[in-house]
Amino acid sequence: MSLRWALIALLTGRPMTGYDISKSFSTSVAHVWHAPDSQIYPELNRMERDGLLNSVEVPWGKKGTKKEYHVTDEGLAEFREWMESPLVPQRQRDPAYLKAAYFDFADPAAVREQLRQQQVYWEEHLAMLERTRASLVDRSHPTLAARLEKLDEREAELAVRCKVYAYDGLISRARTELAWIEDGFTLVDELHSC
Amino acid sequence: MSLRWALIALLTGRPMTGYDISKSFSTSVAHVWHAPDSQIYPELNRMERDGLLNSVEVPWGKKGTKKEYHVTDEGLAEFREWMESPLVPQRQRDPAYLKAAYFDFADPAAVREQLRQQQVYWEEHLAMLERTRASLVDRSHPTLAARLEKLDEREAELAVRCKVYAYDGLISRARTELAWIEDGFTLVDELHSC
DNA sequence: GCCAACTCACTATATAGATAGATAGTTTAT
DNA sequence: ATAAACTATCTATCTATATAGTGAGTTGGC
Repeated sequence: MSLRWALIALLTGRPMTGYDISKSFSTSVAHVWHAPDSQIYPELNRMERDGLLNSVEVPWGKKGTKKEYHVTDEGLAEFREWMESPLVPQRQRDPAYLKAAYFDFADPAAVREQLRQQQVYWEEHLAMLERTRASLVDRSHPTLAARLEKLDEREAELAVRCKVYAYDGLISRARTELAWIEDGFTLVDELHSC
Repeated sequence: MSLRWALIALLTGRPMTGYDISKSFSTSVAHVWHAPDSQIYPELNRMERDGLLNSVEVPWGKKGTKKEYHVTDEGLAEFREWMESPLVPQRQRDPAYLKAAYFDFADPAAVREQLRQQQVYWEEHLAMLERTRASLVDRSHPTLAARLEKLDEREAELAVRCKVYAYDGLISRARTELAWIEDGFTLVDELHSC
Protein backbone atom coordinates (compact mmCIF):
# COMPACT_ATOMS: atom_id res chain seq x y z
CA MET A 1 0.00 0.00 0.00
CA SER A 2 2.94 2.34 0.56
CA LEU A 3 3.61 2.08 -3.17
CA ARG A 4 0.72 4.48 -3.62
CA TRP A 5 2.35 7.02 -1.31
CA ALA A 6 5.77 6.52 -2.84
CA LEU A 7 4.25 7.35 -6.23
CA ILE A 8 2.50 10.48 -4.97
CA ALA A 9 5.68 11.53 -3.17
CA LEU A 10 7.59 11.32 -6.43
CA LEU A 11 4.86 13.08 -8.45
CA THR A 12 4.72 16.03 -6.06
CA GLY A 13 8.18 16.87 -7.44
CA ARG A 14 7.03 17.09 -11.06
CA PRO A 15 4.43 15.48 -13.35
CA MET A 16 5.72 12.28 -14.94
CA THR A 17 4.73 9.36 -17.14
CA GLY A 18 4.71 5.79 -15.86
CA TYR A 19 7.95 5.23 -17.73
CA ASP A 20 9.63 8.29 -16.17
CA ILE A 21 8.56 7.02 -12.78
CA SER A 22 9.86 3.52 -13.27
CA LYS A 23 13.20 5.04 -14.34
CA SER A 24 13.57 7.57 -11.53
CA PHE A 25 12.41 4.93 -9.05
CA SER A 26 15.72 3.19 -9.52
CA THR A 27 17.74 6.33 -8.76
CA SER A 28 15.69 7.83 -5.92
CA VAL A 29 12.62 6.44 -4.18
CA ALA A 30 13.71 2.86 -4.90
CA HIS A 31 16.32 3.27 -2.16
CA VAL A 32 13.44 3.40 0.29
CA TRP A 33 10.76 1.61 -1.72
CA HIS A 34 11.40 -0.65 -4.69
CA ALA A 35 8.74 -1.56 -7.28
CA PRO A 36 8.86 -3.01 -10.81
CA ASP A 37 6.96 -1.32 -13.67
CA SER A 38 4.36 -4.09 -13.69
CA GLN A 39 3.24 -2.80 -10.30
CA ILE A 40 3.63 0.87 -11.13
CA TYR A 41 1.38 1.06 -14.21
CA PRO A 42 -1.68 -0.67 -12.72
CA GLU A 43 -1.30 1.31 -9.50
CA LEU A 44 -1.21 4.60 -11.43
CA ASN A 45 -4.46 3.56 -13.16
CA ARG A 46 -6.10 2.72 -9.85
CA MET A 47 -4.92 6.01 -8.37
CA GLU A 48 -6.43 7.92 -11.30
CA ARG A 49 -9.68 5.97 -10.89
CA ASP A 50 -9.66 6.92 -7.17
CA GLY A 51 -9.14 10.59 -8.01
CA LEU A 52 -5.65 10.92 -6.48
CA LEU A 53 -4.08 11.63 -9.87
CA ASN A 54 -5.22 12.90 -13.22
CA SER A 55 -3.49 12.22 -16.49
CA VAL A 56 -2.77 14.32 -19.56
CA GLU A 57 -2.11 12.69 -22.95
CA VAL A 58 1.13 14.12 -24.34
CA PRO A 59 2.23 13.48 -27.97
CA TRP A 60 5.37 11.43 -28.38
CA GLY A 61 6.97 11.29 -31.85
CA LYS A 62 4.63 11.24 -34.89
CA LYS A 63 1.96 8.77 -33.83
CA GLY A 64 2.73 7.91 -30.23
CA THR A 65 1.26 9.44 -27.07
CA LYS A 66 2.20 9.11 -23.44
CA LYS A 67 0.29 9.74 -20.24
CA GLU A 68 1.64 12.34 -17.85
CA TYR A 69 0.30 12.03 -14.33
CA HIS A 70 -0.40 14.99 -12.05
CA VAL A 71 -1.24 14.83 -8.35
CA THR A 72 -4.73 16.20 -7.62
CA ASP A 73 -5.65 18.23 -4.53
CA GLU A 74 -7.39 15.14 -3.20
CA GLY A 75 -4.22 13.12 -3.83
CA LEU A 76 -2.12 15.63 -1.93
CA ALA A 77 -4.63 15.70 0.92
CA GLU A 78 -4.61 11.90 1.23
CA PHE A 79 -0.81 11.88 1.08
CA ARG A 80 -0.65 14.35 3.97
CA GLU A 81 -3.16 12.24 5.85
CA TRP A 82 -0.97 9.16 5.42
CA MET A 83 2.11 11.18 6.39
CA GLU A 84 0.43 12.13 9.67
CA SER A 85 -1.10 8.73 10.45
CA PRO A 86 0.79 6.35 12.76
CA LEU A 87 3.24 3.89 11.23
CA VAL A 88 2.34 0.22 11.55
CA PRO A 89 5.46 -1.38 13.06
CA GLN A 90 7.14 -3.66 10.55
CA ARG A 91 7.40 -7.36 11.25
CA GLN A 92 10.91 -8.68 11.29
CA ARG A 93 11.42 -10.89 8.26
CA ASP A 94 15.03 -11.11 7.18
CA PRO A 95 16.55 -14.32 5.80
CA ALA A 96 20.07 -13.12 6.71
CA TYR A 97 19.29 -13.24 10.45
CA LEU A 98 17.42 -16.51 10.11
CA LYS A 99 20.48 -18.05 8.48
CA ALA A 100 22.86 -16.55 10.99
CA ALA A 101 20.97 -18.17 13.86
CA TYR A 102 21.69 -21.58 12.31
CA PHE A 103 25.23 -21.10 10.97
CA ASP A 104 26.25 -24.19 12.95
CA PHE A 105 24.30 -26.28 10.39
CA ALA A 106 26.39 -25.08 7.46
CA ASP A 107 29.89 -25.67 6.24
CA PRO A 108 32.22 -22.88 7.52
CA ALA A 109 33.60 -22.29 4.03
CA ALA A 110 30.07 -21.80 2.66
CA VAL A 111 29.29 -19.38 5.49
CA ARG A 112 32.44 -17.38 4.80
CA GLU A 113 31.55 -17.22 1.12
CA GLN A 114 28.09 -15.90 1.91
CA LEU A 115 29.45 -13.33 4.34
CA ARG A 116 31.83 -12.12 1.63
CA GLN A 117 28.95 -11.79 -0.83
CA GLN A 118 26.87 -9.90 1.68
CA GLN A 119 29.85 -7.68 2.44
CA VAL A 120 30.30 -6.83 -1.24
CA TYR A 121 26.58 -6.14 -1.61
CA TRP A 122 26.39 -3.85 1.43
CA GLU A 123 29.63 -2.05 0.52
CA GLU A 124 28.29 -1.24 -2.93
CA HIS A 125 24.93 -0.28 -1.47
CA LEU A 126 26.65 1.99 1.05
CA ALA A 127 28.78 3.63 -1.63
CA MET A 128 25.65 4.28 -3.70
CA LEU A 129 23.84 5.77 -0.70
CA GLU A 130 26.79 8.05 0.02
CA ARG A 131 26.97 9.21 -3.60
CA THR A 132 23.25 9.93 -3.56
CA ARG A 133 23.53 11.76 -0.23
CA ALA A 134 26.25 13.98 -1.68
CA SER A 135 24.11 14.77 -4.74
CA LEU A 136 21.27 15.77 -2.41
CA VAL A 137 23.49 18.07 -0.36
CA ASP A 138 24.85 19.87 -3.44
CA ARG A 139 21.37 19.73 -5.02
CA SER A 140 22.61 18.09 -8.21
CA HIS A 141 20.27 15.11 -7.88
CA PRO A 142 17.86 15.43 -10.87
CA THR A 143 14.66 14.37 -9.11
CA LEU A 144 15.40 16.68 -6.19
CA ALA A 145 16.47 19.54 -8.46
CA ALA A 146 13.14 19.36 -10.35
CA ARG A 147 11.29 19.48 -7.04
CA LEU A 148 13.28 22.46 -5.70
CA GLU A 149 12.48 24.67 -8.70
CA LYS A 150 8.96 25.20 -7.39
CA LEU A 151 10.09 26.08 -3.85
CA ASP A 152 11.54 29.17 -2.18
CA GLU A 153 14.91 28.92 -0.44
CA ARG A 154 13.49 28.17 3.01
CA GLU A 155 11.21 25.39 1.74
CA ALA A 156 14.04 24.00 -0.40
CA GLU A 157 16.31 23.83 2.64
CA LEU A 158 13.66 21.90 4.58
CA ALA A 159 13.10 19.45 1.71
CA VAL A 160 16.83 18.82 1.34
CA ARG A 161 17.28 18.25 5.07
CA CYS A 162 14.51 15.65 5.16
CA LYS A 163 15.94 13.72 2.22
CA VAL A 164 19.42 13.86 3.77
CA TYR A 165 17.98 12.68 7.08
CA ALA A 166 16.39 9.66 5.37
CA TYR A 167 19.66 8.82 3.62
CA ASP A 168 21.63 9.25 6.83
CA GLY A 169 19.35 6.61 8.35
CA LEU A 170 19.92 4.24 5.44
CA ILE A 171 23.66 4.87 5.64
CA SER A 172 23.93 4.08 9.33
CA ARG A 173 21.79 1.00 8.77
CA ALA A 174 24.19 -0.16 6.06
CA ARG A 175 27.19 0.50 8.33
CA THR A 176 25.53 -1.52 11.09
CA GLU A 177 25.00 -4.43 8.69
CA LEU A 178 28.65 -4.25 7.64
CA ALA A 179 29.86 -4.27 11.24
CA TRP A 180 27.65 -7.30 11.93
CA ILE A 181 29.10 -9.09 8.88
CA GLU A 182 32.62 -8.36 10.21
CA ASP A 183 31.63 -9.99 13.49
CA GLY A 184 30.34 -12.92 11.43
CA PHE A 185 33.84 -13.60 10.09
CA THR A 186 35.20 -13.59 13.64
CA LEU A 187 32.44 -15.97 14.72
CA VAL A 188 33.17 -18.48 11.94
CA ASP A 189 36.88 -18.42 12.76
CA GLU A 190 36.09 -19.17 16.39
CA LEU A 191 33.64 -21.95 15.52
CA HIS A 192 36.21 -23.53 13.29
CA SER A 193 39.09 -23.35 15.74
CA CYS A 194 37.40 -24.86 18.79
CA MET B 1 9.80 -19.14 0.90
CA SER B 2 12.03 -18.67 3.95
CA LEU B 3 9.02 -19.66 6.06
CA ARG B 4 9.76 -23.23 5.01
CA TRP B 5 13.32 -22.97 6.31
CA ALA B 6 12.27 -21.19 9.47
CA LEU B 7 9.92 -24.12 10.18
CA ILE B 8 12.59 -26.74 9.55
CA ALA B 9 15.05 -24.76 11.68
CA LEU B 10 12.61 -24.85 14.56
CA LEU B 11 11.75 -28.53 14.10
CA THR B 12 15.42 -29.58 14.14
CA GLY B 13 15.30 -28.61 17.83
CA ARG B 14 12.46 -31.03 18.65
CA PRO B 15 9.35 -32.49 16.96
CA MET B 16 6.32 -30.25 17.34
CA THR B 17 2.68 -29.83 16.34
CA GLY B 18 1.49 -26.89 14.26
CA TYR B 19 0.10 -25.37 17.40
CA ASP B 20 3.39 -25.74 19.31
CA ILE B 21 5.12 -24.07 16.41
CA SER B 22 2.76 -21.14 16.17
CA LYS B 23 3.27 -20.59 19.93
CA SER B 24 7.05 -20.86 20.00
CA PHE B 25 7.25 -18.75 16.85
CA SER B 26 6.26 -15.74 18.88
CA THR B 27 9.03 -16.29 21.45
CA SER B 28 11.88 -17.31 19.18
CA VAL B 29 12.01 -17.52 15.40
CA ALA B 30 9.40 -14.77 15.08
CA HIS B 31 12.13 -12.28 16.03
CA VAL B 32 13.76 -13.09 12.73
CA TRP B 33 10.76 -14.39 10.80
CA HIS B 34 7.14 -13.72 11.71
CA ALA B 35 4.24 -15.83 10.42
CA PRO B 36 0.61 -16.31 11.52
CA ASP B 37 -0.80 -19.82 12.04
CA SER B 38 -2.86 -19.53 8.86
CA GLN B 39 0.42 -19.64 6.97
CA ILE B 40 2.06 -22.23 9.19
CA TYR B 41 -0.52 -25.04 8.93
CA PRO B 42 -0.79 -25.08 5.11
CA GLU B 43 2.98 -24.81 4.76
CA LEU B 44 3.48 -27.81 7.08
CA ASN B 45 1.09 -29.80 4.88
CA ARG B 46 2.96 -28.81 1.75
CA MET B 47 6.28 -29.69 3.36
CA GLU B 48 4.97 -33.12 4.31
CA ARG B 49 3.69 -33.61 0.75
CA ASP B 50 7.17 -32.63 -0.51
CA GLY B 51 8.81 -35.14 1.82
CA LEU B 52 10.64 -32.61 4.00
CA LEU B 53 8.63 -33.57 7.07
CA ASN B 54 6.65 -36.54 8.22
CA SER B 55 3.89 -36.45 10.77
CA VAL B 56 2.93 -38.77 13.60
CA GLU B 57 -0.62 -38.77 15.00
CA VAL B 58 -0.37 -38.40 18.76
CA PRO B 59 -3.40 -38.90 21.04
CA TRP B 60 -4.56 -35.85 22.90
CA GLY B 61 -7.12 -36.31 25.69
CA LYS B 62 -9.77 -39.03 25.17
CA LYS B 63 -10.85 -38.51 21.57
CA GLY B 64 -8.53 -35.87 20.21
CA THR B 65 -5.37 -36.38 18.22
CA LYS B 66 -2.65 -33.99 17.17
CA LYS B 67 -0.06 -34.13 14.44
CA GLU B 68 3.56 -34.01 15.48
CA TYR B 69 5.95 -33.11 12.70
CA HIS B 70 9.46 -34.55 12.37
CA VAL B 71 12.15 -33.37 9.96
CA THR B 72 13.09 -36.09 7.46
CA ASP B 73 16.63 -36.70 6.20
CA GLU B 74 15.56 -35.13 2.92
CA GLY B 75 14.24 -32.12 4.84
CA LEU B 76 17.51 -31.72 6.69
CA ALA B 77 19.48 -32.07 3.45
CA GLU B 78 17.40 -29.38 1.75
CA PHE B 79 17.75 -27.14 4.79
CA ARG B 80 21.55 -27.46 4.64
CA GLU B 81 21.41 -26.77 0.92
CA TRP B 82 19.46 -23.56 1.54
CA MET B 83 21.85 -22.63 4.36
CA GLU B 84 24.77 -22.89 1.94
CA SER B 85 23.12 -21.22 -1.05
CA PRO B 86 23.72 -17.49 -1.61
CA LEU B 87 21.31 -14.99 -0.06
CA VAL B 88 19.23 -12.95 -2.47
CA PRO B 89 19.78 -9.34 -1.38
CA GLN B 90 16.64 -7.86 0.10
CA ARG B 91 14.95 -4.93 -1.59
CA GLN B 92 14.63 -1.86 0.57
CA ARG B 93 10.99 -1.39 1.45
CA ASP B 94 10.46 0.50 4.67
CA PRO B 95 7.62 3.00 5.13
CA ALA B 96 9.52 4.73 7.96
CA TYR B 97 12.28 5.91 5.59
CA LEU B 98 9.77 6.81 2.91
CA LYS B 99 7.94 9.02 5.38
CA ALA B 100 11.12 10.54 6.74
CA ALA B 101 12.15 11.69 3.25
CA TYR B 102 8.95 13.75 3.09
CA PHE B 103 8.66 15.02 6.67
CA ASP B 104 8.44 18.55 5.24
CA PHE B 105 4.92 17.68 4.00
CA ALA B 106 3.64 16.91 7.48
CA ASP B 107 2.77 18.93 10.55
CA PRO B 108 5.77 19.03 12.95
CA ALA B 109 3.58 18.00 15.87
CA ALA B 110 2.36 14.93 13.96
CA VAL B 111 5.94 14.04 13.08
CA ARG B 112 7.02 14.33 16.72
CA GLU B 113 4.13 12.12 17.78
CA GLN B 114 5.12 9.46 15.26
CA LEU B 115 8.75 9.60 16.31
CA ARG B 116 7.65 9.11 19.91
CA GLN B 117 5.58 6.08 18.93
CA GLN B 118 8.45 4.60 16.95
CA GLN B 119 10.76 5.26 19.88
CA VAL B 120 8.46 3.40 22.27
CA TYR B 121 8.12 0.51 19.83
CA TRP B 122 11.87 0.16 19.29
CA GLU B 123 12.67 0.54 22.99
CA GLU B 124 10.28 -2.28 23.84
CA HIS B 125 11.58 -4.35 20.97
CA LEU B 126 15.16 -3.77 22.11
CA ALA B 127 14.33 -4.71 25.70
CA MET B 128 12.70 -7.95 24.48
CA LEU B 129 15.73 -8.76 22.33
CA GLU B 130 18.07 -8.19 25.26
CA ARG B 131 15.96 -10.39 27.54
CA THR B 132 15.97 -13.13 24.91
CA ARG B 133 19.72 -12.76 24.38
CA ALA B 134 20.29 -13.21 28.13
CA SER B 135 18.11 -16.34 28.17
CA LEU B 136 20.19 -17.76 25.31
CA VAL B 137 23.48 -17.07 27.08
CA ASP B 138 22.35 -18.75 30.32
CA ARG B 139 20.58 -21.46 28.27
CA SER B 140 17.24 -20.95 29.99
CA HIS B 141 15.38 -20.25 26.75
CA PRO B 142 12.93 -23.20 26.37
CA THR B 143 13.25 -23.70 22.60
CA LEU B 144 17.04 -23.55 22.83
CA ALA B 145 17.16 -25.79 25.91
CA ALA B 146 15.16 -28.49 24.08
CA ARG B 147 17.59 -28.32 21.17
CA LEU B 148 20.70 -28.50 23.37
CA GLU B 149 19.59 -31.75 25.04
CA LYS B 150 20.52 -33.70 21.92
CA LEU B 151 23.95 -32.09 21.56
CA ASP B 152 27.32 -32.57 23.23
CA GLU B 153 28.96 -29.62 24.96
CA ARG B 154 31.03 -28.52 21.97
CA GLU B 155 28.04 -28.58 19.59
CA ALA B 156 25.89 -26.84 22.18
CA GLU B 157 28.44 -24.06 22.52
CA LEU B 158 28.44 -23.53 18.75
CA ALA B 159 24.63 -23.47 18.58
CA VAL B 160 24.41 -20.94 21.41
CA ARG B 161 27.05 -18.70 19.83
CA CYS B 162 25.17 -18.60 16.51
CA LYS B 163 21.88 -17.68 18.17
CA VAL B 164 23.62 -14.99 20.24
CA TYR B 165 25.31 -13.66 17.10
CA ALA B 166 21.92 -13.34 15.36
CA TYR B 167 20.44 -11.53 18.36
CA ASP B 168 23.48 -9.24 18.61
CA GLY B 169 22.76 -8.24 15.02
CA LEU B 170 19.11 -7.53 15.79
CA ILE B 171 20.12 -5.58 18.89
CA SER B 172 22.56 -3.32 17.08
CA ARG B 173 19.98 -2.81 14.36
CA ALA B 174 17.45 -1.70 17.00
CA ARG B 175 20.01 0.65 18.57
CA THR B 176 20.73 2.15 15.14
CA GLU B 177 17.00 2.76 14.61
CA LEU B 178 16.75 4.43 18.02
CA ALA B 179 19.72 6.70 17.29
CA TRP B 180 18.10 7.66 13.99
CA ILE B 181 14.83 8.46 15.75
CA GLU B 182 16.75 10.68 18.20
CA ASP B 183 18.21 12.56 15.23
CA GLY B 184 14.64 12.85 13.92
CA PHE B 185 13.62 14.88 16.98
CA THR B 186 16.59 17.20 16.43
CA LEU B 187 15.63 17.57 12.77
CA VAL B 188 12.03 18.51 13.55
CA ASP B 189 13.17 21.10 16.09
CA GLU B 190 15.46 22.65 13.48
CA LEU B 191 12.76 22.63 10.78
CA HIS B 192 10.38 24.35 13.13
CA SER B 193 12.77 27.03 14.33
CA CYS B 194 14.04 28.28 10.97
C1' DG C 1 -22.20 -29.26 36.10
C1' DC C 2 -20.83 -25.66 33.45
C1' DC C 3 -18.33 -21.81 31.68
C1' DA C 4 -14.02 -19.72 30.31
C1' DA C 5 -9.76 -20.24 28.54
C1' DC C 6 -6.96 -22.87 25.99
C1' DT C 7 -5.43 -26.39 22.38
C1' DC C 8 -5.63 -27.90 17.78
C1' DA C 9 -6.21 -27.56 12.82
C1' DC C 10 -7.90 -25.55 9.15
C1' DT C 11 -10.50 -22.35 5.49
C1' DA C 12 -11.74 -18.18 2.94
C1' DT C 13 -10.66 -14.02 1.00
C1' DA C 14 -8.05 -10.21 -0.33
C1' DT C 15 -4.05 -7.76 -1.36
C1' DA C 16 0.93 -7.29 -2.31
C1' DG C 17 4.63 -8.42 -4.89
C1' DA C 18 7.77 -11.01 -8.09
C1' DT C 19 8.68 -12.64 -12.65
C1' DA C 20 7.90 -12.87 -17.22
C1' DG C 21 6.33 -11.52 -21.42
C1' DA C 22 3.34 -8.95 -25.07
C1' DT C 23 2.99 -5.09 -28.09
C1' DA C 24 3.93 -0.96 -30.46
C1' DG C 25 6.24 3.16 -31.46
C1' DT C 26 11.02 5.96 -31.64
C1' DT C 27 15.81 7.05 -32.00
C1' DT C 28 20.47 6.22 -33.27
C1' DA C 29 24.45 4.05 -35.12
C1' DT C 30 26.32 1.71 -38.97
C1' DA D 1 18.19 0.63 -44.98
C1' DT D 2 18.00 -1.74 -41.12
C1' DA D 3 19.20 -3.55 -36.79
C1' DA D 4 19.75 -2.49 -32.00
C1' DA D 5 18.49 0.01 -28.20
C1' DC D 6 15.28 2.60 -26.00
C1' DT D 7 10.51 4.59 -24.70
C1' DA D 8 5.98 3.50 -23.49
C1' DT D 9 2.12 0.72 -21.47
C1' DC D 10 0.05 -3.17 -20.11
C1' DT D 11 -1.27 -8.37 -19.08
C1' DA D 12 -0.83 -12.94 -17.05
C1' DT D 13 0.45 -15.83 -13.57
C1' DC D 14 2.16 -17.29 -9.33
C1' DT D 15 3.43 -16.92 -4.72
C1' DA D 16 3.54 -14.55 -0.23
C1' DT D 17 1.28 -12.43 3.35
C1' DA D 18 -2.48 -10.45 6.16
C1' DT D 19 -6.88 -10.68 8.31
C1' DA D 20 -10.55 -12.95 9.84
C1' DG D 21 -13.08 -16.52 10.65
C1' DT D 22 -14.85 -21.88 11.68
C1' DG D 23 -15.27 -25.75 14.54
C1' DA D 24 -14.14 -29.30 17.55
C1' DG D 25 -11.83 -31.11 21.61
C1' DT D 26 -9.68 -30.25 26.52
C1' DT D 27 -8.68 -28.45 31.00
C1' DG D 28 -9.33 -26.06 35.24
C1' DG D 29 -11.94 -23.29 38.45
C1' DC D 30 -16.04 -22.44 40.95
